[in-house]
Amino acid sequence: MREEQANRCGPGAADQARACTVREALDRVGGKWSIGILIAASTGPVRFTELERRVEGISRRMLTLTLRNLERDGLLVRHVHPTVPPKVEYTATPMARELYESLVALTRWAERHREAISAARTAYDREHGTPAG
Amino acid sequence: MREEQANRCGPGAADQARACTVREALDRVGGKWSIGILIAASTGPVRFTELERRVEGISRRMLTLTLRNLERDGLLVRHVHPTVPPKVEYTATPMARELYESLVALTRWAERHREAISAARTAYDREHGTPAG
DNA sequence: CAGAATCCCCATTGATACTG
DNA sequence: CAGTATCAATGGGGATTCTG
Repeated sequence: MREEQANRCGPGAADQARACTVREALDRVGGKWSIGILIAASTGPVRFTELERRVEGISRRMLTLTLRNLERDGLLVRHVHPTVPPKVEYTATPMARELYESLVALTRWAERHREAISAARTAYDREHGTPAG
Repeated sequence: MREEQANRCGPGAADQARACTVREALDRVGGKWSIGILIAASTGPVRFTELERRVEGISRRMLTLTLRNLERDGLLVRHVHPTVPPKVEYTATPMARELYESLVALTRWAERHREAISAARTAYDREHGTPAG
């Protein structure tokens, strides 16, 4: 997690340049937990512990790391309240909400083809060897 | 590369179920090379070696592996011509082309926010330590 | 030409313990 | 509460070699 190239897609065949642009976007939400966090924070400010509960299965460490990355990319804003005990809130930026909206088309695609893909896999695994033997 | 759950998103908070659906889609194109291959094969049948040239930087091994995954998911069709020397052609399925169209929104998002993200990173790295420092 | 088989590295993730 | 610090496991991906 720390893809340095922010926009270096460079030259090359036209379609591979497009591929690179797509990857640019995917690399920011490609992490295992990014989407879950983004969605949880898109409705309003969320606290660290609340995220820990809502994003099921995430470890404290990964929550911290993913949070930092999202913040670094400008997808999340971190607001620290100087109180004791500490209170930190994370909020999705407009850019992040736009991102999520762009993902809607992809979500629909997944829903439409869920079964087709599942079937394709079963068929494939029958012809070639199945994962377990 | 062999995510077994084809559609097991299970129950849980509503937004985390959505997060899971998004990940379902992302997991199929999340690989480093999937998109490049998909795009290269979306215009028409492509041969193995041609892909090797067009998808810049890919190794023979990763090409084979990614090809197999895409085929397994029903995104690519593999056609073997019984000639000598062998000739194998890969073609994107309609489902794959739909997928690529769904990615257009994401591509636009990436283009719109390229600079903003780059700036956010620079700012972040200035306040906190930079990667190399 | 189109792979399959091997070996190896390191980035991502996880588990656990400690702290301002 | 909201992290940081360490250690360990896993597997994605690269490089190379062999083959029908």
